[in-house]
Amino acid sequence: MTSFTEENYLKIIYKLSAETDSEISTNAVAELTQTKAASVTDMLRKLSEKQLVIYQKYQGVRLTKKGETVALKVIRKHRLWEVFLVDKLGFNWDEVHEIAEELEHINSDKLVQQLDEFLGFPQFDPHGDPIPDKHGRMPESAYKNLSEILINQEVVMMGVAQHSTNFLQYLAKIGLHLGVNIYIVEINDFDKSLTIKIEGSTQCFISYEVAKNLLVKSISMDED
Amino acid sequence: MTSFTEENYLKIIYKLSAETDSEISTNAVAELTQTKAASVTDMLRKLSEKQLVIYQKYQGVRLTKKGETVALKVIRKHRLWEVFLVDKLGFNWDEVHEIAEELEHINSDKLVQQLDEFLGFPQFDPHGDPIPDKHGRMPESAYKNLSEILINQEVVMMGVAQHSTNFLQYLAKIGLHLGVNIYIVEINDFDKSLTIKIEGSTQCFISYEVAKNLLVKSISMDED
DNA sequence: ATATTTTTTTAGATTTGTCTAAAATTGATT
DNA sequence: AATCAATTTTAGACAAATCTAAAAAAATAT
Repeated sequence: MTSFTEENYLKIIYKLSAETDSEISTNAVAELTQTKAASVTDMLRKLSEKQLVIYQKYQGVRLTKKGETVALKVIRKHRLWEVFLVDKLGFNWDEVHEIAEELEHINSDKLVQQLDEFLGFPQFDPHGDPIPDKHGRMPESAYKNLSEILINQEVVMMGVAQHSTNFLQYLAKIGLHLGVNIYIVEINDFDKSLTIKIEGSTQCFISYEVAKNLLVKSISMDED
Repeated sequence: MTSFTEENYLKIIYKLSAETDSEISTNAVAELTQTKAASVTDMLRKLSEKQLVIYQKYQGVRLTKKGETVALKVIRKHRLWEVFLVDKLGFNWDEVHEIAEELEHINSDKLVQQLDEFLGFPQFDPHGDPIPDKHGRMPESAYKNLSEILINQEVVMMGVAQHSTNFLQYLAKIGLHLGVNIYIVEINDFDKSLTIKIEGSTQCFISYEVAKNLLVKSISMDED
């Protein structure tokens, strides 16, 4: 059995692994778990004994198959609960992360199964993140970062790569909601910042930092 | 803030208080928390420092107003989640207790509020227990124990006073479901055991122990 | 009213997950 | 290659919640 805390470590290591190909550093984990490096070292040793991660001191860490399975289950639960909160209980997408952080640790295979069915087997959570199926398989997400899109090419806003309440509320303020059509009016060569046009709203200016965190799909491949 | 564990103690003290008028003993709490008396003593001291209970050593314990409020919130959440699991996710009433024991500790006023609304502000959980409203008020439950009912008086099965999976599965086996009509055919003076007739089924024999844990209402006050 | 039994509390230890401060290792710089 | 800086680990401590065994108090019985 894996504890609440162990599950959080595994989830965080999984997320960090998705970004880099090499081992994850102790400090990187410490930052996301909001703990100190010394605590992480202790936990990594423990997870290693349980065969959930490959860890050698000073060499960083990566998940074993077994650890990845646990992480994917937690992520699956997190994202399903987010769908529940938004679709069924009427929460805004920027309010659900913290609650889902608690719900994701409830243990019952039947609960997850029934919830999935109740929600209509959703493939993506309210932020556009893919939901692993019960075998841990992720649906193909054909989304791109807005920062990779050409000028004047119309795209649909499909998700975000960052979930902080701050960021999501900023998007709401400038009128960037899921499903809205947008296109790039101008790219500033100097700092890669963008002027974009949001359908049914005025133009607005966003930094490269923000653009990198926006997931969109082209209008052409609209059916899904 | 109250921890998961503290909330469990408060909930259990609340339930024991509903049955007796006097102070609750350390041993009684230990039995329901599945811990040893020594652990209970420690926790009672801690809860007392937090002003959640009145406790003097060797004198037993009772909840303060503040402690009662916390307990009622936990019970409210537990029962609302049980309704969700049965009504929305299709669980049987004998499968939901353990899952609700975990869900009841999720902390978010908005979550509880929205869940309540989503479920249509239910007054009773799937076992027939009353659900406290958001101010901690219990709906009037006009149910009686089957053990108080007269021979031949037709009543409707409305709930149970005990939730162990064992007990609920036993009821299912003998055909005692929520909402079914029953009446007492015969009372055995010797041990107060009963022969009852279940509508659409054969007669069956139940012990006084079982009868005490069955909640029923008279047919006459049938509307609501 | 004294002795015995039961209940409750204390004392000291354990587990989980965390911390700080110091030591060890790695890696970067000259 | 030697030094310095950054990262990581060790050592020892702490808080929460639990335990066992022994002591203290209360309840019961003789």
